[in-house]
Amino acid sequence: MSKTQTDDLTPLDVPESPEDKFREFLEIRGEKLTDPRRTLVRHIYSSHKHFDADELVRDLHDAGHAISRSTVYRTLRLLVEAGLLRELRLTNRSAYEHDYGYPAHDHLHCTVCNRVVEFRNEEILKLRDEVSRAHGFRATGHRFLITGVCSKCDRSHSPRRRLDLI
Amino acid sequence: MSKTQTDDLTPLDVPESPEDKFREFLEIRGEKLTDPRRTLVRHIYSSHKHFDADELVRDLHDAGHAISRSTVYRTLRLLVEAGLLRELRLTNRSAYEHDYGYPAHDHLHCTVCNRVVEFRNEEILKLRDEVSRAHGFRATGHRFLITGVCSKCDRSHSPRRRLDLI
DNA sequence: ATAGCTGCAAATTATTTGCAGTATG
DNA sequence: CATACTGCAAATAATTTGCAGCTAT
Repeated sequence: MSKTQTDDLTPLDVPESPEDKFREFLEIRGEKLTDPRRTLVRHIYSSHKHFDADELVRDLHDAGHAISRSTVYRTLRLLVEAGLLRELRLTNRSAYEHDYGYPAHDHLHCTVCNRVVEFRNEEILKLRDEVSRAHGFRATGHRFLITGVCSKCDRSHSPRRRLDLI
Repeated sequence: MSKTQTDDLTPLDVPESPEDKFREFLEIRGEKLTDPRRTLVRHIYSSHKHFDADELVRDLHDAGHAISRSTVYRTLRLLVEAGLLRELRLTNRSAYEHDYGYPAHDHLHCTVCNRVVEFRNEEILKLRDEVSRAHGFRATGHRFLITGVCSKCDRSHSPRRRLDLI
């Protein structure tokens, strides 16, 4: 494995809580940190995982927080603008993940079990900047998604065939 | 510019026409190459550009081909499965581009003018394989999207500010 | 002949919006 | 206390599906 394969995905130490960072963002725009918004940021940052709008609504509901679907959608958009969340478009529904307080990384997507694995590789940034420079672009971000089959699915694929025939 | 910045996006010489390749794919699955499907492949391969379902329906209509929206959607899905088209998810509607007969490449997306530029860089494949190996994945594909601002938009941005204030 | 295909209209899925009442800075 | 926010229901946008008749192998 080369030295560029770092893969350290420990959450970063950040000076402000996500909630504070969101409040600051809203203040600048003359907008308000309301109860539903506070509940949302806290809930989203209470665990580290990928989620979509629907899962979020369900999760909140199960946790006893009745926040309307519209507010969830509206707040997700704000959180992306605020730099707290990153939006992924793996399927036709948008998925989200923490962007603030978490190191830059990219994804491997197993198309069999649908699992998403994060990885970190410094080389990609260099490549991104090299390509951007060559095309007169000022890069502001990137998305690198590798699709394939994870070892588990690769191993269980042929054996599973037998069951599929039942 | 490094030697990995090749950027040769000349269409490839391919042994079979897209139509033949599609027919072969359909035959294997016991499906049929009908008039609407033939019209679609030919139309799609008559120019090289990115397009979405809606644009395609409009283009076809303008060219005098009345193919229903459902058939367009159904056929696009088949063409992706057949390896003729690649699906891109830059926005909430899927965009498509030629995959067969065209060299592997990735994209730069200017978020100001929404232009998409293709580029080729050999290094990415190496990176993709290195990362996949390190995670026990068997890579079957990837998507590398650089978002940023193109030189044209970058130049015209500050001057334009004055007009925005009116 | 016999699957499979088509267009149409209706259904589904994901997301957005208008509005009347409520809460924040 | 002005302005922004919320939930609801209705609207929109993108895509999918059921079905009755049509068509390629």
